[in-house]
Amino acid sequence: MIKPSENELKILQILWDKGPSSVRDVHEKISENKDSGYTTTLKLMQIMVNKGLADRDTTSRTHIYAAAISEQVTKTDLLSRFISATFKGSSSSLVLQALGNGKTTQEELDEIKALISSIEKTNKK
Amino acid sequence: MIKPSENELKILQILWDKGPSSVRDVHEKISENKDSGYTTTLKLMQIMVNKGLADRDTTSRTHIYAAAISEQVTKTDLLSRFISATFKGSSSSLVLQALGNGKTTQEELDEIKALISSIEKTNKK
DNA sequence: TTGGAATTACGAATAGATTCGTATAATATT
DNA sequence: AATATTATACGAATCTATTCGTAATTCCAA
Repeated sequence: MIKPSENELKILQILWDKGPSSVRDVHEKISENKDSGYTTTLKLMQIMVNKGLADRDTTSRTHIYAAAISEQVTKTDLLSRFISATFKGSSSSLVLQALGNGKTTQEELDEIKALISSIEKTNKK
Repeated sequence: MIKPSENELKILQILWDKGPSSVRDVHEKISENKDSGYTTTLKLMQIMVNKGLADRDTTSRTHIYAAAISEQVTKTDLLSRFISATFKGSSSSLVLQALGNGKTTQEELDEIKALISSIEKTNKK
Protein backbone atom coordinates (compact mmCIF):
# COMPACT_ATOMS: atom_id res chain seq x y z
CA MET A 1 0.00 0.00 0.00
CA ILE A 2 1.24 3.44 -0.95
CA LYS A 3 1.86 5.74 1.97
CA PRO A 4 0.45 9.20 1.39
CA SER A 5 2.71 12.10 2.32
CA GLU A 6 1.61 14.49 5.03
CA ASN A 7 0.08 16.96 2.60
CA GLU A 8 -1.52 14.22 0.60
CA LEU A 9 -3.14 12.97 3.78
CA LYS A 10 -4.56 16.43 4.45
CA ILE A 11 -6.13 16.40 1.02
CA LEU A 12 -7.44 12.87 1.47
CA GLN A 13 -9.03 13.90 4.76
CA ILE A 14 -10.87 16.70 2.97
CA LEU A 15 -12.03 14.35 0.24
CA TRP A 16 -13.19 11.83 2.85
CA ASP A 17 -15.04 14.52 4.80
CA LYS A 18 -16.61 16.39 1.90
CA GLY A 19 -16.81 13.78 -0.80
CA PRO A 20 -15.78 14.43 -4.40
CA SER A 21 -14.50 17.98 -4.76
CA SER A 22 -12.84 20.38 -7.12
CA VAL A 23 -9.32 21.66 -6.65
CA ARG A 24 -10.82 25.02 -5.72
CA ASP A 25 -12.87 23.45 -2.90
CA VAL A 26 -9.91 21.57 -1.53
CA HIS A 27 -7.63 24.56 -1.87
CA GLU A 28 -9.97 26.81 0.05
CA LYS A 29 -10.19 24.34 2.88
CA ILE A 30 -6.43 23.93 2.95
CA SER A 31 -5.90 27.67 2.91
CA GLU A 32 -7.59 27.97 6.28
CA ASN A 33 -4.51 26.63 8.01
CA LYS A 34 -1.69 27.11 5.56
CA ASP A 35 -0.87 29.51 2.83
CA SER A 36 0.37 28.18 -0.42
CA GLY A 37 -0.68 28.80 -4.00
CA TYR A 38 -3.58 27.31 -5.88
CA THR A 39 -1.32 25.62 -8.39
CA THR A 40 0.48 23.89 -5.57
CA THR A 41 -2.72 22.21 -4.49
CA LEU A 42 -3.54 21.42 -8.10
CA LYS A 43 -0.15 19.81 -8.65
CA LEU A 44 -0.44 17.75 -5.49
CA MET A 45 -3.84 16.46 -6.51
CA GLN A 46 -2.61 15.59 -9.98
CA ILE A 47 0.24 13.63 -8.44
CA MET A 48 -2.23 11.85 -6.20
CA VAL A 49 -4.13 10.68 -9.25
CA ASN A 50 -0.88 9.36 -10.73
CA LYS A 51 -0.14 7.47 -7.53
CA GLY A 52 -3.61 6.03 -7.37
CA LEU A 53 -4.54 7.91 -4.21
CA ALA A 54 -7.32 9.83 -5.94
CA ASP A 55 -9.64 9.46 -8.89
CA ARG A 56 -10.53 12.25 -11.25
CA ASP A 57 -13.60 13.02 -13.26
CA THR A 58 -12.62 15.17 -16.21
CA THR A 59 -16.03 15.41 -17.81
CA SER A 60 -16.39 19.12 -17.25
CA ARG A 61 -13.72 21.75 -17.36
CA THR A 62 -13.50 21.83 -13.59
CA HIS A 63 -12.18 18.39 -12.71
CA ILE A 64 -13.69 16.60 -9.74
CA TYR A 65 -11.43 14.56 -7.49
CA ALA A 66 -12.40 11.75 -5.12
CA ALA A 67 -10.42 9.68 -2.66
CA ALA A 68 -9.42 6.38 -4.23
CA ILE A 69 -8.50 4.65 -0.98
CA SER A 70 -10.65 3.95 2.04
CA GLU A 71 -10.35 6.08 5.15
CA GLN A 72 -10.56 3.10 7.45
CA VAL A 73 -7.98 1.02 5.63
CA THR A 74 -5.60 3.92 5.18
CA LYS A 75 -5.66 4.93 8.82
CA THR A 76 -5.21 1.37 9.98
CA ASP A 77 -2.20 1.09 7.73
CA LEU A 78 -0.70 4.39 8.86
CA LEU A 79 -1.25 3.46 12.47
CA SER A 80 0.46 0.14 12.10
CA ARG A 81 3.43 1.81 10.42
CA PHE A 82 3.60 4.34 13.19
CA ILE A 83 3.46 1.72 15.91
CA SER A 84 6.25 -0.22 14.24
CA ALA A 85 8.44 2.83 13.79
CA THR A 86 7.87 4.44 17.15
CA PHE A 87 6.70 1.84 19.62
CA LYS A 88 8.50 -1.25 18.44
CA GLY A 89 5.24 -2.76 17.34
CA SER A 90 3.57 -2.69 20.74
CA SER A 91 0.10 -1.24 20.38
CA SER A 92 -0.52 -1.36 24.10
CA SER A 93 2.45 0.87 24.85
CA LEU A 94 1.09 3.31 22.33
CA VAL A 95 -2.31 3.24 23.99
CA LEU A 96 -0.80 3.76 27.41
CA GLN A 97 1.15 6.72 26.11
CA ALA A 98 -1.89 8.17 24.35
CA LEU A 99 -4.12 7.90 27.40
CA GLY A 100 -1.41 9.13 29.72
CA ASN A 101 -1.43 12.65 28.38
CA GLY A 102 -4.24 13.59 30.76
CA LYS A 103 -6.55 15.00 28.11
CA THR A 104 -9.02 12.18 27.79
CA THR A 105 -12.61 12.83 28.82
CA GLN A 106 -14.77 10.45 30.79
CA GLU A 107 -16.94 9.83 27.75
CA GLU A 108 -13.96 8.75 25.73
CA LEU A 109 -12.79 6.50 28.55
CA ASP A 110 -16.22 4.89 28.67
CA GLU A 111 -16.07 4.26 24.97
CA ILE A 112 -12.70 2.59 25.34
CA LYS A 113 -13.88 0.49 28.28
CA ALA A 114 -16.80 -0.70 26.25
CA LEU A 115 -14.51 -1.72 23.44
CA ILE A 116 -12.24 -3.58 25.84
CA SER A 117 -15.18 -5.50 27.23
CA SER A 118 -16.28 -6.54 23.81
CA ILE A 119 -12.75 -7.62 22.91
CA GLU A 120 -12.59 -9.67 26.10
CA LYS A 121 -15.84 -11.39 25.28
CA THR A 122 -14.55 -12.28 21.85
CA ASN A 123 -11.29 -13.56 23.32
CA LYS A 124 -13.11 -15.94 25.64
CA LYS A 125 -14.96 -17.63 22.85
CA MET B 1 10.99 20.43 19.01
CA ILE B 2 12.83 18.96 16.05
CA LYS B 3 11.17 15.96 14.50
CA PRO B 4 13.61 13.14 13.79
CA SER B 5 13.31 11.46 10.41
CA GLU B 6 12.46 7.80 10.22
CA ASN B 7 16.08 6.69 10.03
CA GLU B 8 17.11 9.10 12.72
CA LEU B 9 14.47 7.60 14.97
CA LYS B 10 15.88 4.13 14.36
CA ILE B 11 19.28 5.36 15.47
CA LEU B 12 17.83 7.12 18.47
CA GLN B 13 16.07 3.93 19.49
CA ILE B 14 19.39 2.10 19.42
CA LEU B 15 21.06 4.82 21.49
CA TRP B 16 18.19 4.73 23.98
CA ASP B 17 18.36 0.95 24.24
CA LYS B 18 22.11 0.51 24.34
CA GLY B 19 23.30 3.81 25.72
CA PRO B 20 26.26 5.75 24.28
CA SER B 21 27.65 3.90 21.28
CA SER B 22 30.10 4.15 18.43
CA VAL B 23 29.05 4.43 14.82
CA ARG B 24 30.25 0.86 14.36
CA ASP B 25 27.93 -0.39 17.11
CA VAL B 26 24.96 1.44 15.70
CA HIS B 27 25.74 0.41 12.16
CA GLU B 28 25.94 -3.26 13.07
CA LYS B 29 22.57 -3.10 14.78
CA ILE B 30 21.04 -1.28 11.82
CA SER B 31 22.52 -3.76 9.37
CA GLU B 32 20.42 -6.52 10.87
CA ASN B 33 17.35 -5.20 9.11
CA LYS B 34 18.65 -3.05 6.32
CA ASP B 35 21.68 -2.94 4.15
CA SER B 36 23.38 0.34 3.59
CA GLY B 37 26.98 1.39 3.90
CA TYR B 38 28.89 2.29 7.01
CA THR B 39 29.47 5.86 5.87
CA THR B 40 25.74 6.30 5.45
CA THR B 41 25.22 5.59 9.12
CA LEU B 42 28.15 7.81 9.99
CA LYS B 43 26.76 10.68 7.97
CA LEU B 44 23.33 10.32 9.52
CA MET B 45 24.78 10.40 12.99
CA GLN B 46 26.89 13.45 12.19
CA ILE B 47 23.79 15.21 10.94
CA MET B 48 22.00 14.24 14.12
CA VAL B 49 24.68 15.97 16.13
CA ASN B 50 24.24 19.10 14.02
CA LYS B 51 20.50 19.01 14.60
CA GLY B 52 20.92 18.54 18.33
CA LEU B 53 19.42 15.06 18.30
CA ALA B 54 22.65 13.44 19.52
CA ASP B 55 25.74 14.38 21.47
CA ARG B 56 29.22 13.26 20.56
CA ASP B 57 32.28 12.56 22.63
CA THR B 58 35.33 13.04 20.44
CA THR B 59 37.92 12.33 23.08
CA SER B 60 39.19 9.18 21.45
CA ARG B 61 39.50 8.46 17.78
CA THR B 62 36.33 6.42 17.79
CA HIS B 63 33.67 8.97 18.58
CA ILE B 64 30.94 7.99 21.00
CA TYR B 65 27.41 9.17 20.33
CA ALA B 66 24.55 9.50 22.80
CA ALA B 67 20.91 10.46 22.42
CA ALA B 68 20.46 14.14 23.22
CA ILE B 69 16.70 14.00 23.61
CA SER B 70 14.63 11.94 26.00
CA GLU B 71 12.84 8.83 24.80
CA GLN B 72 9.70 9.65 26.74
CA VAL B 73 9.47 13.25 25.57
CA THR B 74 10.27 12.39 21.97
CA LYS B 75 7.66 9.66 21.73
CA THR B 76 5.03 11.81 23.34
CA ASP B 77 5.77 14.51 20.80
CA LEU B 78 5.72 12.11 17.85
CA LEU B 79 2.49 10.61 19.03
CA SER B 80 0.82 13.96 19.37
CA ARG B 81 1.93 14.91 15.87
CA PHE B 82 0.62 11.65 14.55
CA ILE B 83 -2.73 12.03 16.25
CA SER B 84 -3.08 15.54 14.84
CA ALA B 85 -2.12 14.49 11.33
CA THR B 86 -4.10 11.26 11.16
CA PHE B 87 -6.89 11.31 13.72
CA LYS B 88 -7.79 15.00 13.79
CA GLY B 89 -6.39 15.29 17.28
CA SER B 90 -8.68 12.71 18.86
CA SER B 91 -6.59 10.37 20.96
CA SER B 92 -9.56 8.18 21.77
CA SER B 93 -10.25 7.44 18.13
CA LEU B 94 -6.63 6.43 17.79
CA VAL B 95 -6.94 4.14 20.79
CA LEU B 96 -10.10 2.58 19.45
CA GLN B 97 -8.40 1.94 16.16
CA ALA B 98 -5.28 0.53 17.84
CA LEU B 99 -7.24 -1.85 20.03
CA GLY B 100 -9.56 -2.82 17.26
CA ASN B 101 -6.93 -4.69 15.29
CA GLY B 102 -7.56 -7.83 17.31
CA LYS B 103 -3.98 -8.40 18.32
CA THR B 104 -4.07 -7.24 21.90
CA THR B 105 -3.48 -9.80 24.63
CA GLN B 106 -5.45 -10.05 27.85
CA GLU B 107 -2.43 -8.87 29.82
CA GLU B 108 -2.18 -5.74 27.76
CA LEU B 109 -5.89 -5.12 28.15
CA ASP B 110 -5.52 -5.47 31.92
CA GLU B 111 -2.73 -2.95 31.88
CA ILE B 112 -4.87 -0.52 29.97
CA LYS B 113 -7.86 -1.06 32.26
CA ALA B 114 -5.65 -0.33 35.24
CA LEU B 115 -4.49 2.89 33.67
CA ILE B 116 -8.05 3.93 32.90
CA SER B 117 -9.06 3.32 36.51
CA SER B 118 -6.25 5.46 37.75
CA ILE B 119 -7.14 8.24 35.31
CA GLU B 120 -10.74 8.09 36.47
CA LYS B 121 -9.68 8.43 40.08
CA THR B 122 -7.60 11.45 39.23
CA ASN B 123 -10.47 12.99 37.28
CA LYS B 124 -12.82 12.72 40.22
CA LYS B 125 -10.57 14.68 42.56
C1' DT C 1 58.64 -0.03 10.17
C1' DT C 2 55.51 -0.66 6.71
C1' DG C 3 51.09 -2.10 5.05
C1' DG C 4 46.38 -2.89 6.00
C1' DA C 5 42.24 -1.87 8.59
C1' DA C 6 39.27 1.33 10.82
C1' DT C 7 37.60 5.95 11.39
C1' DT C 8 36.25 10.59 10.33
C1' DA C 9 35.43 14.40 7.01
C1' DC C 10 33.46 16.00 3.02
C1' DG C 11 31.30 16.62 -1.26
C1' DA C 12 28.17 15.06 -4.50
C1' DA C 13 24.54 12.20 -6.53
C1' DT C 14 19.92 10.65 -6.11
C1' DA C 15 15.16 10.63 -4.80
C1' DG C 16 10.87 12.41 -3.10
C1' DA C 17 7.99 16.21 -1.66
C1' DT C 18 6.71 20.82 -2.17
C1' DT C 19 6.25 25.11 -4.38
C1' DC C 20 5.40 28.20 -7.91
C1' DG C 21 5.72 30.73 -12.51
C1' DT C 22 4.09 30.68 -16.99
C1' DA C 23 1.54 29.14 -20.93
C1' DT C 24 -2.70 27.73 -22.81
C1' DA C 25 -7.50 26.98 -23.01
C1' DA C 26 -12.28 27.51 -21.51
C1' DT C 27 -15.73 30.26 -19.41
C1' DA C 28 -17.93 34.36 -17.59
C1' DT C 29 -18.63 39.31 -17.52
C1' DT C 30 -19.29 43.77 -19.35
C1' DA D 1 -17.04 41.09 -29.15
C1' DA D 2 -13.51 42.21 -26.07
C1' DT D 3 -11.77 41.59 -21.62
C1' DA D 4 -11.22 39.45 -17.25
C1' DT D 5 -11.47 35.34 -14.60
C1' DT D 6 -10.81 30.53 -13.84
C1' DA D 7 -8.90 26.14 -14.82
C1' DT D 8 -5.42 22.78 -16.31
C1' DA D 9 -0.71 21.43 -17.87
C1' DC D 10 3.94 21.47 -17.37
C1' DG D 11 8.53 22.34 -16.27
C1' DA D 12 11.72 23.94 -13.07
C1' DA D 13 13.47 25.46 -8.62
C1' DT D 14 14.01 24.35 -3.88
C1' DC D 15 14.36 21.62 0.16
C1' DT D 16 15.06 17.55 2.87
C1' DA D 17 16.54 12.91 3.45
C1' DT D 18 19.37 9.33 2.05
C1' DT D 19 23.28 7.20 0.07
C1' DC D 20 27.85 6.55 -1.10
C1' DG D 21 32.63 7.40 -3.04
C1' DT D 22 36.97 9.18 -1.92
C1' DA D 23 40.52 11.36 0.71
C1' DA D 24 42.93 12.03 4.93
C1' DT D 25 44.13 10.34 9.35
C1' DT D 26 45.01 7.17 13.04
C1' DC D 27 45.86 2.74 14.83
C1' DC D 28 47.25 -2.04 14.84
C1' DA D 29 49.73 -6.08 13.40
C1' DA D 30 53.06 -8.71 10.80
